[in-house]
Amino acid sequence: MQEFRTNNPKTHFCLFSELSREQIASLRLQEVDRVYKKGESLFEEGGYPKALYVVYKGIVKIHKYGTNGKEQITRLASAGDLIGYRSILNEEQYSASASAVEETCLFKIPSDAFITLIKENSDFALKVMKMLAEDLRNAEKQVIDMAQKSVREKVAEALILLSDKFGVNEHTAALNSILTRKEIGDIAGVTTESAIRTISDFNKEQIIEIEGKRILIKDVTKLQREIL
Amino acid sequence: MQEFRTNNPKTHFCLFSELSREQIASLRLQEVDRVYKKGESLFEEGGYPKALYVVYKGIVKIHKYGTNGKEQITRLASAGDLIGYRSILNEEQYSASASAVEETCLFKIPSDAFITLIKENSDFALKVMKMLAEDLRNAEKQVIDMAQKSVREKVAEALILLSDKFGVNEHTAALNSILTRKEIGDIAGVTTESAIRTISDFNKEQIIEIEGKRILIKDVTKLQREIL
DNA sequence: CGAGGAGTTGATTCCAATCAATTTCGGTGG
DNA sequence: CCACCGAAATTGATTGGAATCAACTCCTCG
Repeated sequence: MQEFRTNNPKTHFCLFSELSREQIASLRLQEVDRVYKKGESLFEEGGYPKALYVVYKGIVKIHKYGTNGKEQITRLASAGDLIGYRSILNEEQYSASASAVEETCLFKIPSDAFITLIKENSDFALKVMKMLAEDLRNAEKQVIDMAQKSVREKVAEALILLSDKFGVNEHTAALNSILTRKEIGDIAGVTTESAIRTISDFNKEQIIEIEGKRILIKDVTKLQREIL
Repeated sequence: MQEFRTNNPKTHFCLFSELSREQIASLRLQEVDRVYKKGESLFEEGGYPKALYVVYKGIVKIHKYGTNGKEQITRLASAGDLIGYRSILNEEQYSASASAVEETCLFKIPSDAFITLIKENSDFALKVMKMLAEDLRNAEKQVIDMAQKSVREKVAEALILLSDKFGVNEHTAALNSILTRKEIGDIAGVTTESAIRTISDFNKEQIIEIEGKRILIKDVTKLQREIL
């Protein structure tokens, strides 16, 4: 199951790592026979979930539109991350949309297989709960960030998230993922213009370095200081 | 288990409703032998959880302080609601504080009994997951509200939450709970002054009526229209 | 090589936080 | 029972930060 390991260096948490061969077989994992290209949608808010997905290559953004039409990214999923399990669990429509930020490949798990495994394997169930609890903790942190932090702090937070989640290339210090400025703004919860201005400020202050649309993080500590 | 029923008219979701007598016994439920008075703290962010709680009387706010010291209420718990289960699940420190908004009584469940029941009863486990999934959905909605909505919309949202969660007195149309203006602001994610001004606007516009610190919701539909 | 999307920059507006002052309310002790 | 005190509520004035609007450049890709 090497391909399921998350590439997030901070949390070596893998939902499937302790499953037996039979249990994995019972999940009826199926490689999705198509590659999602940058910008393609996996599912849309309001749709009905039929299965859940495990990312094994690429990056997926989970996003939602506010009433004014502005987009907010609530979560980024990369290799090893599960998508759409929330809606499976409470048997409701998707409460957010998912689309590929870069070329993405997925496995599919039929919902009934997932539910069955939860019922039969309590350790697995506990792991899913931990995952939910962790997501919840993050979401609640995000609520406070959105409510209280300045644009500068929110953008710093977004950049730190990106470097935590996707790491930086060890040679160039560049973020291993390329998101547009709009997408960075959508994570931070600020307008594209504000994101751009703040990124440009960080550049002037030598905290980061801009190389085209790529962002090199020169000094993570300085960024950390920004968010207190 | 009548006392565990949630008083939220919209979600008759009771975690314990389908447990057998033995299963309930296995939870080693214990009535907390003291009454928490208004303002008293149940636990503090950063503390280590030893048990989880079920509210059976009163209201508890789950809140967190931002770096600037401003408070944000992330959740309100009333009769039938579970508190502190998240931290039990991922075995970490409390990520928020909890305190009584009004006189509150609780049952206590030892964490090991809770975990054991989850492991042994997959239906119960699924219910806990649904609860988590629901909390997560709410939290993510809140993220977008905080990021994108105006003060007016956020306060309207907070008032609707209060009327959904605690209902209104059928005779007086007053909210069945009394929170301070500061607390309403802390739910909405705005300053106390902004909350007061907006509440006063709603009053002038006949959407609500103010009777001392009590708020009478004259027209929920109008409030709903505010949040689109 | 053209077109459109992404990025950038500047000017303006305005919403809501902040600061400050005053009033009202609720509880408590004399 | 009432006076008093501190907390909560209210109102006004000011400020500042970030959204909005607008114009322009620069890629990149077909």
